[in-house]
Amino acid sequence: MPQQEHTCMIRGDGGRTLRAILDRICNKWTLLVVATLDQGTLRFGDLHEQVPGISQRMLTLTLRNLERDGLVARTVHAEVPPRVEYALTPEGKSLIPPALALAGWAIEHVPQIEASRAAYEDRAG
Amino acid sequence: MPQQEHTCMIRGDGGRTLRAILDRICNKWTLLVVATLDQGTLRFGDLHEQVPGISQRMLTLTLRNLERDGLVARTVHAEVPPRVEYALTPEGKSLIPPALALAGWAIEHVPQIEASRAAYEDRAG
DNA sequence: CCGAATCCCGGCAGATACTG
DNA sequence: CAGTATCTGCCGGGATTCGG
Repeated sequence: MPQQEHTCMIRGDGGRTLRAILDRICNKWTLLVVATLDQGTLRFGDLHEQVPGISQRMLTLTLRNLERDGLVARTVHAEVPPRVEYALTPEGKSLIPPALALAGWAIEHVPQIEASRAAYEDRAG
Repeated sequence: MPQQEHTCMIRGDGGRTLRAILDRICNKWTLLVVATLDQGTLRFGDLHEQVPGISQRMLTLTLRNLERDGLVARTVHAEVPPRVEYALTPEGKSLIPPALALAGWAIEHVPQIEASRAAYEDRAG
């Protein structure tokens, strides 16, 4: 069965479903945070260390959105000093395989894309 | 083998590879245009019709980027009126399967995500 | 028919400083 | 430790107009 018969999944509703997910996971940090949480439960500080370059602000916002969408569970422990733990929900875990598919494609094709882009820049300035 | 042993693909270089691809395909229109071109060669006007809501400007920019990255081939026919055709390169076609994986996930999980988000809005305002 | 050029706006994201 | 507050710049993207 030819591939294009499947792409109706993407184009289906004028791209609304695709857009809905893209809007959620295609920002700068979301996928990286999800992948990091695939290790298991982590504290805010751990995440801040393990996701290189993320600011406190963006980590907070990213986690809030993930929690809101039911992809990450947030647990506050009533202690001093405070301890807050984050973990993927089953829903969140289910995002990993398609993310890996994309990452696999990236690893395989990005070098050639970079080359193509470099060549284009040369021609056009 | 547990999943998290694979997520190093995503986290690998601090997310640089992932970011490289995300920066390219995760804008508002790219994936939609690629999916539309999976049908085969199309003219600018065809694309403009078949991708609902895209402006001429964004279609032009999206196609230029895809051409630059070697995912789409652009063919200009020396005629009047001018005719310009766009088609996926093999490189571009190879993006379809991972895109479908993501779309499949979206179709399966977006309803639940919407529900979770709606519930969250209710609680928090 | 196929674009390029210009103007404009909202929202993302960084830096920094402060709080329970 | 785990956030919030505020200020700021940047850029994606829409509308519109003009050119070959």
